[in-house]
Amino acid sequence: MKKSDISHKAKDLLRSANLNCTRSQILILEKLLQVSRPLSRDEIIKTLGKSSPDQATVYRVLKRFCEKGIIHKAYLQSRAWKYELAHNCTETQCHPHFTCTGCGKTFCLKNSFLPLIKNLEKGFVFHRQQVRVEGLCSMCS
Amino acid sequence: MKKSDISHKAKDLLRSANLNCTRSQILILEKLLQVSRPLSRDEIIKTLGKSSPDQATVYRVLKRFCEKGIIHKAYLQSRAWKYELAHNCTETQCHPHFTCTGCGKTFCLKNSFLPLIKNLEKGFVFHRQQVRVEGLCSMCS
DNA sequence: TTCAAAATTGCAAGTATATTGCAGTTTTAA
DNA sequence: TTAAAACTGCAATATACTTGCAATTTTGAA
Repeated sequence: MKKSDISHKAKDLLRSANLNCTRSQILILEKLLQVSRPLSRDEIIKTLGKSSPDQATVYRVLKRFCEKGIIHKAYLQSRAWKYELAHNCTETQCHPHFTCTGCGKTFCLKNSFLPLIKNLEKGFVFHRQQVRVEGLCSMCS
Repeated sequence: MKKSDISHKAKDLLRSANLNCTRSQILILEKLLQVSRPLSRDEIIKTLGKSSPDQATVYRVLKRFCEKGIIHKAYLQSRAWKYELAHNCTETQCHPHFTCTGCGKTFCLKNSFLPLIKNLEKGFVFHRQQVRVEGLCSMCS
């Protein structure tokens, strides 16, 4: 995707979520659109370099994005959350994440979905499900 | 289960995992056997009261138990891991965990399993999978 | 364009979970 | 009984994340 397209898309997303088009929010959303894989606060700040917003701002923006449903917490990597765009997910489940026990890397399995869970106990209302897979990646196997 | 049975079982588990039957390890394992639901470091220390081992010890014991496969990290509750006995799990998956978005509580779904994931990308080796479900519990629905 | 309310930000300080170094103690097995 | 190995407590440390508050930016209406 071209840089101007990403910029445009970021602003559209912000507006449709009723968020202001501020420098920080645009930068962070553009970055997530650009790399299209989960990023942590740390990765966002480092890849944005000198122009990065303060870490408190990054957290607040990520939280805001989560509340609006633009992104969500994908998985935990050594005690830190990785955030990713929510636009690949259905209402009821996101793609599974695969963590390699060899190298520790995590991959998004964009082409695999499991059937939804059945036989929920009485009174429980299903909303969405998330699958994590452990194993060895192609480098480590 | 009777108290003496729990105590006996704890020691058996420790021995079969090649761990020593120390005061701390017995106490923590007995507690997990007794409540048979996931506990955090905090809950373990609080429910053990004055006789509880130091928090560093609790963490180290939990880590040791994880490495030996006696327990595993079940889920994260407000930034703290909950640990549970692994004896209800198969090699390839543990029971799903259900988190209520109303009250925030998490429940173990001991009677639900999903089929294992298929169509893993080339070279990826499946080891195990874990399912998390979100929704409303019977109190909140 | 102007301007005030609302939203957002930076900085610094604070919180909470978890980890580590090290000296001392307990457990185990020979 | 005893020495090696395993384990523990204490205090210090690491790190992810949160919060208070004053200052700045954004927005929409005049």
